[in-house]
Amino acid sequence: MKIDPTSSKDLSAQIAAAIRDAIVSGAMPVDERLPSEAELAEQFDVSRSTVREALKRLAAQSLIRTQRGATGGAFVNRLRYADAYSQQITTSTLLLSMNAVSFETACEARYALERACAPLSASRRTPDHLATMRVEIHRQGQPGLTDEAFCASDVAFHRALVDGAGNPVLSYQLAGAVEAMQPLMNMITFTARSRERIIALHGGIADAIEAQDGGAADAALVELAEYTVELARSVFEARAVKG
Amino acid sequence: MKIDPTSSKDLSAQIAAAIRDAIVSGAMPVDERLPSEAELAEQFDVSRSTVREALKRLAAQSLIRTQRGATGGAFVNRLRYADAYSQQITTSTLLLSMNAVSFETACEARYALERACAPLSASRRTPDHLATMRVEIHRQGQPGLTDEAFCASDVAFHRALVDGAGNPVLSYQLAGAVEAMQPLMNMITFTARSRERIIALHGGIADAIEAQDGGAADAALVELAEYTVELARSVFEARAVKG
DNA sequence: CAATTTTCATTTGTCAGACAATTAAAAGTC
DNA sequence: GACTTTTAATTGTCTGACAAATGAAAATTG
Repeated sequence: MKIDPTSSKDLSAQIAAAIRDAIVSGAMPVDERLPSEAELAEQFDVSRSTVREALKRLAAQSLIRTQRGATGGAFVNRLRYADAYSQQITTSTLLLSMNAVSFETACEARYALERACAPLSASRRTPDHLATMRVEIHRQGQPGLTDEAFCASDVAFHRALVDGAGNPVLSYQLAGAVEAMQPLMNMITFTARSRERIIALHGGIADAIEAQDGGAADAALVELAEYTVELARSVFEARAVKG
Repeated sequence: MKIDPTSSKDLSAQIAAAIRDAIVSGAMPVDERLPSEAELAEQFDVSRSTVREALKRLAAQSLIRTQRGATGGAFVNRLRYADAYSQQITTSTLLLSMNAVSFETACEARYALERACAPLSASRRTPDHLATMRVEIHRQGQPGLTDEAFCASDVAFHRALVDGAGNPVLSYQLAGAVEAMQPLMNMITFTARSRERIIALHGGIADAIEAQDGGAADAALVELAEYTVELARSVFEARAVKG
């Protein structure tokens, strides 16, 4: 691991990159202990503060974890799906909000990805997934539910649909797409009528998944996607007239 | 922004979380300048080193950028797709390698997601996308190509297919899935015969996309997915016998 | 006055050294 | 042997200092 003194980047960024490469390439296996901060400082010929800043960068990406004490230190962290989820959601949320992605674009991406899961979910879903979907549908029908709670339940419903595919890689990829949409969905006011329609479509999806009919699930998802876009358009138009 | 002194987490982690929340919630708009390190240290009642460690964490997630000099400081960074891509690829690669995801699972996820893009790509692809696909197919047919170069070209081909959908959110989501597969694909030895078959299937996909026939593209992708899994199985079996 | 150069203040980047907090192993004690 | 104390190693935090970069203000020059 060497450092280029003529590079324009910070020393701590270079050191972080060097260690990151070692981890990503597999040269440092999971749970391997890194040299202590003092040793790293000596190896890279920098101060301990600089090493610490580099390590904090890696910790922010869940690449390492640190532990105090005699046998402590920095260890290569096994990246868990839960860690990856939360990073994915943060990143997706910022991408959507900072780059002014249109509701249509985000919606299209989300439903395209969900449709990819639907046939797999139809053939593999467990009773647990079905139960979750039914519970969320029931929750969505309860009166007095806020728009935010309705959207949160919607996310939970779709998570169950995606998880039903039994492919953790798909679940991970979809988590960002579905959850990052929630702030956008929260901007929509759901009337009693539109909720009724959405709940009916959810019911159709659940039925299709239960019947292990991938085609029907896909068709219901297409209908839901179209209705969501239509709903968003009418809500935004109404707002434009008012404002 | 306040800090809980009884929390188990590091001060720098708490400070990073507080600033991160402010950014993600939209309270701090893009390009807004954060207080200087000295001011932040005073506000949070910690030392400058601790503040710096917090800022490096945020920098690692591309949430802020820093600049030296009189008018310098830390600024809220507009998260660009390119930044998100690279993070996504790092994360996906580690997830696959560290959690021992099977080739079948990763492959299934990848092709399921790509199939979601195919119909959109068929209807929206530009001549540029088609040209890239053709160029990569030609490259794949050249003799003397290493397995790594063949896989890299394969990634480029599929990137063009995905980008053809004209949906940056989809491209972002897929980047991780496709590129993270490359190390797994690199483990496969491609014989002249299997390359020929893959190139033919790529040609079929390109033809379908050019003809704007989403159904044909989907069918070709399914065939490619099946062939890839089959190929991997035979390669791994041969290796098991040898070793 | 206009253009250029110099100075200066601000801010991040890096370093050195110190001490506190934590933790497990080693040593000591009953 | 079981329990307690000590100790060494390691990360977490603080302080103070200086270097490097950089734009703004001031001084200089034509």
